[in-house]
Amino acid sequence: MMDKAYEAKKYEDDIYKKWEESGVFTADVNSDKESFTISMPPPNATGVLHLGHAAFLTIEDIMIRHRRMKGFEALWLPGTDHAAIATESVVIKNLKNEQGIKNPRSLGREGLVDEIKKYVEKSQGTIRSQIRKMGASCDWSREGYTMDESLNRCVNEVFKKMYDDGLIYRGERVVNWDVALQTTLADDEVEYEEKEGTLYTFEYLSAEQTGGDPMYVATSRPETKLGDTALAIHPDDTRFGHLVGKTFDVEWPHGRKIKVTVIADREVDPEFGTGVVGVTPFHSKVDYDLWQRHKDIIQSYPIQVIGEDGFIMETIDGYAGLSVEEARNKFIEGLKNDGRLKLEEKYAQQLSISYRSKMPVEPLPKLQWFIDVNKRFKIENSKLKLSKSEMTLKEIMQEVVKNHQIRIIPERFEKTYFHWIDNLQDWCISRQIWWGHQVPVWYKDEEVYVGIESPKGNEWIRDEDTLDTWFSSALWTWSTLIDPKVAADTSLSLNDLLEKSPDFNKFHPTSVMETGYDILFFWVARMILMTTYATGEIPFETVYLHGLIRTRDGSKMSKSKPETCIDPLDMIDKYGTDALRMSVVTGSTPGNDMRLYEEKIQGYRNFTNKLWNASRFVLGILEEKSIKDEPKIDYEKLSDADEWILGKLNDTIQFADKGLMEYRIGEVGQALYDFLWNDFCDWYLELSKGEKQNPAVLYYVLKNILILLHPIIPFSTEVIWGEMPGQNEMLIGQKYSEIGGKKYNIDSTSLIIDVITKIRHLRSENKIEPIQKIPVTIYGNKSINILERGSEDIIRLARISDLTLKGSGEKLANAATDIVNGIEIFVPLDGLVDTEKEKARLEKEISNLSGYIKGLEAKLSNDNFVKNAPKEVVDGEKSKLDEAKDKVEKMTEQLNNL
RNA sequence: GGGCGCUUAGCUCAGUUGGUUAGAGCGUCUGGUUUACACCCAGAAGGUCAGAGGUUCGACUCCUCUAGCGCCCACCA
Repeated sequence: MMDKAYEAKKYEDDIYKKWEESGVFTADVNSDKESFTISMPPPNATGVLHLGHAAFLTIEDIMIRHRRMKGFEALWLPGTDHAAIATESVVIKNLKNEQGIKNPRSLGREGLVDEIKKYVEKSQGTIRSQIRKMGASCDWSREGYTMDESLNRCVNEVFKKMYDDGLIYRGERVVNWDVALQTTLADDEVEYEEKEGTLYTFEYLSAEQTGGDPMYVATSRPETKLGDTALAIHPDDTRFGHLVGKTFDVEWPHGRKIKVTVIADREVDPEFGTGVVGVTPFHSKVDYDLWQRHKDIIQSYPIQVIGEDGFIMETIDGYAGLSVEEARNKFIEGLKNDGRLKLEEKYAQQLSISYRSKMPVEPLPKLQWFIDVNKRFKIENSKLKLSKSEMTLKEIMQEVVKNHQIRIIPERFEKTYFHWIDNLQDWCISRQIWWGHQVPVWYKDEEVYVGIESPKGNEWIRDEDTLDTWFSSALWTWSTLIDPKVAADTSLSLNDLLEKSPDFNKFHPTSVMETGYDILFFWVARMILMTTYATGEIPFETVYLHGLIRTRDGSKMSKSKPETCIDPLDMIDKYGTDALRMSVVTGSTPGNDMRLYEEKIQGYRNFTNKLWNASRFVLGILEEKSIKDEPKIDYEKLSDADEWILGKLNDTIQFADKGLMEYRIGEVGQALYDFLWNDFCDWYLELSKGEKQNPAVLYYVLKNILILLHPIIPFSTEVIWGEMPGQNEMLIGQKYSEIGGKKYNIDSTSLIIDVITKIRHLRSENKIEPIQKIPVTIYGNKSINILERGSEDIIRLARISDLTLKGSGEKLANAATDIVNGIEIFVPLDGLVDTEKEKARLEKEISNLSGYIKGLEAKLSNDNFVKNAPKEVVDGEKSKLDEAKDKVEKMTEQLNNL
């Protein structure tokens, strides 16, 4: 027997276990069904489940369950990401704080990596169980991890292939250096924070040197001027144009001497500052480029001023060993004393911050590995539709989206994507940390070897660096489909790996990449870049970007604010997984952030309870009728109400299925909510309490409701399914609902519903106690037959003592009245009805309608409207007008009667 | 500096390709133990769809501009 209320906790874990053990999650590579694949965005191997995970797990699970039920071979491949920098820095912090190891690097490379592995294993376990808690129907037999052996193989293969194609190169460039974490970062791993800084303007070259006005330079980072090699002006600069090509000696305070050459370059904005830029090639990418362009005339070779530790280099006279701030102050003080400082002004400065450490990023010159995104290469064995046989990585990335081989939802993010690619520069892929895929490169003196296995001979020394974590994540959709046994065979080429992996051939390209818009660049773009190159296939057909979940007041969820931050596990404990799932998808749209708070989840808990009780009611009836198996509907004997609910069900099925195919999950959730609560419970079940109960229809509609809701709220629907007589297989494996071919009449019951609602309204307006039954007179006019068939329902649901039902008749005096669809309703209430109030009500209604009629008449008398609007719209307006006129007429009569 | 999004009932949000007298949930108000459900039922109040123009027979929906809020990108030193 079912409990009075649905208690999620009692069932969820068991249900999940049953699903998992049944093997439905496991995709069959030999199936001839069309495949539908989602690669789960691998959560970092560090964290615990937060709402963002809850949301993406729900959305993807809905997609997967829907397709699985529609007969696709659905594969949802789960996994975790080693999250290189994030994980390493967490473990280092833990070792320091918890184990008191001052310098964790002293454990050595292997020692530290072992510590990290231990940590990862533990937290992977946590993540796995939390993914299960969410009900995610993913294929655990194929679980991946970005540090798996076979993934490592793929990483190395791709690295080698790119190296051989000249797309990966090693070079000295100004890179983003995270001083706190002691590693380089990619351009998009740098965040900008606006901070009030000071813009210092000072004399760079004296009047004596220029032979005219002194040359001033404005900068927010004066300390870097210690490493300047040039002074750049705009080519049209008339003040200093004559100095271009000349080299000057400059002595800074405290003895540091430099040589600077004056150059002219269009990049210089003559409007900003003094119109003169001090060029510091080793501490700014722009300056580096300026140097490169004018290398031939610039006399001094650049020098590094700031070291990797964030302190001034020993080679800088007068400032050696100072922190950046100290050096700046010392420099400025010196300028002041020398009378060279002209101006100090506050201005808003964009400070570079590491997205990982949140600490400053210093641009520094370093020898690093890069992916060249602008180099043309020959495209071979590609299944992509590309316009040319030689392209750059950038161009491929643009083209596959432009020609919609990859579709992005919502579409507007295409623009963002293109804009990002337009600005994309070579990707720095090497990192100075130990946790990750080590660069597959060995050195022997001047020789460089790139390969899958280390070269013979112990003089070869392996590159110490590891690869950017996104390098391996970028291969996620396909590297996880490579057969580990095949990957272990080092004699095979990358193409062989792909060809000999059945999973890859069956399930790639994946169907949908569902992820947050915040990692469109980090991950989605990189997957497109790397996968199109490595496999000749797109990684996915559709990108579905969800928004971020925010607190009630719109700020980011953060554990530091526990009063507004929602812990999904708490919510599951309190309201059940289904309630949580529904709350993160219903009424939301892709790409837009949504606010979530406890009452919302509570509301959906109420919904699951509503479903539970409606089911309990239906199942009770089935039991009463001793129904042991799925009953057949007798289509010859359907009541108006049966037709109505079956018609509504068809509409709902159509809407839900189409909606899910088009990934409009939020709307589908809403539609199902409405159908269950408003149509099924409020009307059909209430109507079923009358004479014309139809157990077969009740069964059928409930069955379909369970199927339709299952992708969204899998647990409660599965539990209820288990109570359905005649259903021996689990709901998860059922066929998704399809509409029957029959056309149903929904108008009759719609009319009955309108009449009942109107009577209830009249009752309420006149303050008639719900318990009191009242006499009612109805003139059905053309709808009299329908009303006669539904009279029993009207009597019961409108609580009528005595119903007088006629085709037409005299208007009743002293009665409250309303008109719907030409049906006249009278509630005669001797002494009870307030005549004056009723008069006022009618007058108001009539005046409302008159305005409405005026509008309609104006519309219909407009020739242009009648000529141009489609016929059904015109006809619709006409019948609206007729009805409104009829209603006014009848109401006016009634008013006169009062 | 460029780009994008949002602005719809007190709050949180839906609104498919332009055709409703603009919807939902929560909250509010009035009443309620009626063959499941008080995690419930019945009814109600509440909106010049941010503002101004334009296109159209017709605009919440398309275009232009404006304002407020938010986000992303960018080498103005």
